[in-house]
Amino acid sequence: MEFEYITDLETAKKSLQSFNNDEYLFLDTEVAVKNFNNIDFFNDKIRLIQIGNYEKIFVYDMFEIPEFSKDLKPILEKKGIIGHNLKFDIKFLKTNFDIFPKIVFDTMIASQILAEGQNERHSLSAVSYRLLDDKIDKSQQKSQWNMKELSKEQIEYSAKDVDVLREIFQIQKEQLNSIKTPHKSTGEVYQIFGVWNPVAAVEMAFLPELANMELTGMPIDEQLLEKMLKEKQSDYQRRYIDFVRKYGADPFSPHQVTNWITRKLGLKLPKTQKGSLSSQDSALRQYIDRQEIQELLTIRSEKKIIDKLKELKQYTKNNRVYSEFKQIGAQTGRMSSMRPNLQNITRELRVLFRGLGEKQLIVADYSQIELRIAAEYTNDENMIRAFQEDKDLHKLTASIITGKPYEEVSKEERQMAKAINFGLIYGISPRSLREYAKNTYGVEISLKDAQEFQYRFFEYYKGFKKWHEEVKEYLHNHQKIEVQTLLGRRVVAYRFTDAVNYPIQGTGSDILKIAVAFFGKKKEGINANIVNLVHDEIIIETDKSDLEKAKNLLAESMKKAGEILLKKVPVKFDLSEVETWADKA
DNA sequence: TGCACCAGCGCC
DNA sequence: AAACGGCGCTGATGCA
Repeated sequence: MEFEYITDLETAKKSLQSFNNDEYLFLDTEVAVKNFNNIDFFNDKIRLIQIGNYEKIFVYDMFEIPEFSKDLKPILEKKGIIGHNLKFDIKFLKTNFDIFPKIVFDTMIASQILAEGQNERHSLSAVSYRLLDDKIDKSQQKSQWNMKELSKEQIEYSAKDVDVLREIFQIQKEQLNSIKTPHKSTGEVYQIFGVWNPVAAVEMAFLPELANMELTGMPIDEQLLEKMLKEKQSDYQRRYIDFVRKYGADPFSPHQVTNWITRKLGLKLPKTQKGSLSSQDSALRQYIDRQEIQELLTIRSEKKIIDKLKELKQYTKNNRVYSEFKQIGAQTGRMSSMRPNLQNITRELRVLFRGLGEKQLIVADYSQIELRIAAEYTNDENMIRAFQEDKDLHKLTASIITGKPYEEVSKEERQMAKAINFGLIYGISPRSLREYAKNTYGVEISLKDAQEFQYRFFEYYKGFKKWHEEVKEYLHNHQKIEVQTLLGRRVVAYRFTDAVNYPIQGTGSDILKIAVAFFGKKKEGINANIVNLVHDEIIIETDKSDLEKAKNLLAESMKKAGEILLKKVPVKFDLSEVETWADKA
């Protein structure tokens, strides 16, 4: 491996000539991180930027030549950039040097796409070992990158990371291009990198937007956060102490709660969760109104709120909370959010999130997206038509199941049908359906009734019947099945419920990512940023002066994204400007 | 003491 | 809307 370590500006500038004819470059950075448990994207400093093509690798020491960033900026923003976990590098390039690459190919994301939902590690060392059988030494990764003189090992290590990218990329490109997909992408990722896999195209276009979102942070009312925390905490502590004193049991110890209930009520419970304690079905039913049980549940939910407030506070600075998103967090392609998790904020706590100063929040979410996807996916005539006619699908299903005219469906029957419509996506069994109806609505139906409902459902929604039968059959013969989203994301499933769930949930995430990518590409000149994403929901913060523009662009993005994958079923979403996240219609 | 697991519960 | 599907966080529990 050949590389050159550069510490003076003149050599650095000259080195760039080597890249004149390249469409894309390989890149990595080394950052002097103060505390690896708490990486600070705003204050930690980039030490090295390593850039290479297929012939050369240059290692630039940015402590020695910070002004070189001016020369790098136009190149890194114009050419394609290939790297591993680029969200990390992009964030630091932006905060350190105001450099923001937008045309990217991330070998970590590519590895995740190629893994098809299987559990594999995707660190650079894991990927290079898997693809190249090359064991790279990561011992320098967390070394001191702020020393005046870097060691030979450190510099060699930094160049090696770029070196392996070249081979990894070539292999991944070939693998991605050999996957059969519903259509081929012809966008930037194809033009620059030669990769036409549409999933890769979407993920790579989405990536910079996600980096931007993390850097922007979700606006939060810090004062209100403090106030709520104080109030809840004093209330909770009083309640908790009272409870333990009165009943001699810690409400959070399953063991103690079980003993306590046995002592008190004379019955044994397998679990002490809310569902068991307040189940309409269990023997406990006669006790659910008992003060003790209510107190226990209240204490638990108060604790939950306090935990969440603390979690938010820990990551809040200057009225912004900074979360970390895993771009492919679930096998289905959904994202996950952590430190803090911004995807499980309760209704009650959403009042905390508001546009700051001259900013305004916009909240938009797709309506019934998974049902619509399922209709399109199975090509079910009746369900597609119902959506085209903008019918109330739950009411329709209720009328099919009961045999009643559409107009005469009762509220309770509609509720029941909701459970069925929803459950069918996940391959619900008559047994579970019965259980669910009982627990959720207190509707007692026999197993026979449940079977009858399912039968009628599948007789009417024939596309679903066919789909389920085919998947069952295949799974029975092969033990596993490779399913695909409407974009072409592939996931391997071993269970029937997974096989019918993954492509639907996965297509949902495809649509959201396309919408975000589209928004990102078109938002130039509009002062608006995405600040949170919750599976089928997009939250934007915009300058009030750009409110209309931002709203229109977001609506256009969501509509287009939906229409790319849903050809027969219309896409619907709600979109509104709000004071706080809680104000959503 | 630290790690791995699970129970419980919030969101879609 | 809701969970049989998908996540993450806290704290108890169990083991070394």
